This record gives sequence, C-alpha cells and structure tokens, in this order.
Amino acid sequence: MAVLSKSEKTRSFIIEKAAPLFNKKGYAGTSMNDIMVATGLAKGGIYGHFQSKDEIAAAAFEFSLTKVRADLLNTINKHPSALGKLFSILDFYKNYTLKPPVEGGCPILNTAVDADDAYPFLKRKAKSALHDMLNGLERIIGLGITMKEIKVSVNPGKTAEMIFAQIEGGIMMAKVSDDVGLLNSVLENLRSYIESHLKR
Amino acid sequence: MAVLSKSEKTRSFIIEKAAPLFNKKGYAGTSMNDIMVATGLAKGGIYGHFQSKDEIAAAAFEFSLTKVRADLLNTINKHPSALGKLFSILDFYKNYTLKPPVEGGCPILNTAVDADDAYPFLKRKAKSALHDMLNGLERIIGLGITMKEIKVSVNPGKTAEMIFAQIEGGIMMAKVSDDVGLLNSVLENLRSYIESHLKR
DNA sequence: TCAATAAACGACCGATCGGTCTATTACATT
DNA sequence: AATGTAATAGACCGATCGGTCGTTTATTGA
Repeated sequence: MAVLSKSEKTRSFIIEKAAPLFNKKGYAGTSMNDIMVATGLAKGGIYGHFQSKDEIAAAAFEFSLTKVRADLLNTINKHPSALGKLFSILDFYKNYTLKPPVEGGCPILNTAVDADDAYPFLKRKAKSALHDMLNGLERIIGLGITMKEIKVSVNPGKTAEMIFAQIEGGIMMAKVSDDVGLLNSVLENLRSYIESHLKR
Repeated sequence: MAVLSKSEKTRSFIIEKAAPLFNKKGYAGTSMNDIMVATGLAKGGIYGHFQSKDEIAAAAFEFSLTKVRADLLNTINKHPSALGKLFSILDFYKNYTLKPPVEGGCPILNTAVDADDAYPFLKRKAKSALHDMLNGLERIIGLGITMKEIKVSVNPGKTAEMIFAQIEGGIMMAKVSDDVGLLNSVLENLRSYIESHLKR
C-alpha cells in the first residue's frame, strides 16, 4: 500500500473531482471556480498543488483515461481468447453512456473534439490515448489470427479502426440523443459482424 | 434573386464568420471578441442583429449544418441509384478533415460533444440534425431494397446507424491524429462492406 | 439637398476569468 | 506543550467575459 502524504492525497482528490468536470464541460467550459466548488477548497488550496489550470486539465484527462482503461482492461483480461476479449469490449461499452467510468462519457472522444483546434497539450494526449487504444485492439485481433480464432484474411489494423470508430460514433449518437439504444444497436451490429466475418 | 436589406446581409455575414469559430472552438471557447475580430464589427454592430451569444451560436450551427447538408445532398443527388448514393456519401467524406465545408470538421459531431452536458439549446439542434441524417441514410437504404439493389435482409435503420457512427468516429480519429488516412481507411472499409454485404 | 431612419461604434457596466500572495491554520516532530 | 513546517484561506490583481446604451456615422427617400 502506497503511503501518500497529505499533499499527495489532496492533489489526487482535486484531480478526481476535476476530471468529471472537464469531461463534461470541456476545457474552456470548466472554470477554477467550478473546481473550487467541487472540491470544497479555496483557490490557494488548489494552486498549492498545481501551477495552472492547464496542469489540472492534463492531470484530469490522465485520470479519466486511466480509470476507463483500468475498467476496460479488467474486463478484457478475464477472457483468455481473442474473440472473448473482443466480445467483452462490446460488453464493456454496452449502456456505456448511462454509467460511464467518468461522468461525461468517453474522455478520448470528448478531449479529441474539445481540444483539437485550440489546446495542443490536450490534443497530444488524446491522440496518444487513441493510438494506444487502436494498438491494443489491433494486438487482440492479431492474437486471434495467431490463435486461429480469426481469419488470416482479416487486417488487424483496419479492423481495429473500424471497431473503435463505430464505438465512439455510437457513444456520440447515444449521448446527444439521450438514447443508449443507439449505442447498443451499433454494438449488436459489431457483435454479429465479428461473429460472421472475423471468426474463423 | 432574393433582395436582402443591408441589415439582413450583415446578419448573414456575422453568422458566416462566426460559424467556423464555434465549430472549431466550441460555445464556451468562442468569445464575442473573437466574433468582433472575425467580422471587423464592433460590439454594438453585432448586438444590433442578435439578442445574445446564444442566438449567434444557434444561427451559426444552423448555417454550418445547412452548408454541410447542401454539399452532401448535391453529391448524393447526382446519383439516381441507392448504391450510387451510398458510395457518393463515402466519396463526400473522403479527405473530409482536410477541407471540410465549414472549418472545424463535422458540426454535428462537434456540437454533440460540446453541448451535450451544458447547452441544451444546442444539444437539441445537434440531436435533431443527427436524426435527420440517420433518416436520410435509412431512406436511401430502404430505396435500395425497393429497387432490388440491396438485400432484403438488410435492416435500413441499423445499417444507417452503423455507417454514420463509423464516419463520425473516423472523422474524430483523423482530426485528433492529423491523419486523414484514419478516416479514409474507415471509408474504404465501409465501401467494401457495402459492396460485399449490402449489395444484392 | 436635407431630413428621417437605420446601422454601427465604442465607452462603459458588473460579473467572472485565471492566477498571486500574505496571513492564518493545521500538522508533524521533539 | 512548544516550535517549525506544510497546507489552506481568501482578499486582491489585471484581464476578459457577455451585454447595454447614448452617440455618431451611413443610408435612404422625398
């Protein structure tokens, strides 16, 4: 068990409270006052742990990303087979918008859209997170081919892009429509696609 | 030719200049000063045509949407067959992030993500635009079934959702990565999916 | 040409923005 | 319990926020 100093605990606490704010309202839409209210701390108590709003936003994104990834990996790792892993990913995102690991939805999607024309330091992080995600998916599909679960004719990279694009698009549609059915329907479609076109 | 009063012309001019700002930087990230600079007008000159920033943002979204839709419909309408229409949609989005009809990318995607947790009046518009889009796609696929170009086993609604989710996810990935190849690769994949699984 | 009207300017408003700094409080160590 | 240090409070800063309004400048019609 890591022993955290009071300062480290407070810092983590601030990040934890700020993360859903940035994920919901974006960088420009989240004010220091919002963070003060969410944490119950005064300005000095926050700026004692961070140099700037940028630093908080960056840490908040990392926090959100880590949380989502941990939950996702936890699900994936329960399944040894590649197809099992793929289906567990679809399961993970089922009803995602109703109770996401971090309020506001997918931090990659949100940050990508929020930051890509205005906040390079966040855009870089979102880009890197996206590519980690795509690489992870690609490796699972590659594993499936190696393990003879998936057809050799399948292109792991392109298929990973296809799957992730569809999931993120589904999340966006479900959120803006307040209709998780739009996401679930996309996931169902993906499931049968995997079943009938990837599976060997 | 519609005769526009000076006032109407100025109003349109402001919307036209504000649209790419909101599409790139979002609602909170776009200030009245940004709009003043972009239009060359002073504050009073702008507020003479709009009651509030909200009203400008709403008009800007409508403008962006209309522009994208007009370009898209123009492309679609050149093709009488359903499959021709579908392929022309993929063509339309090819290299989309390099030169979108309105700077900043897809207004539906951007507004959906920007507005869904904070600006209900924009969220409603994005939701409605999304459903128009999905309905349009669905009708094209339905037409393809009627015209015996597309398999009767295809579900038009679900397929429309699948296609649009993939396109929007592809746009997000391409933008945040500064790599239009990510979008094009998704579109290529969609093309061969249509070719081999929708086509009768 | 000149008055009537429409449009645009820009100083100004109170509120809020991100950020600083000193005084105070809480905590740890002996 | 006393003392040194770490952490927090909150008043304050200049800049910027969205928005107002009296004044000035263009435009229009007679």
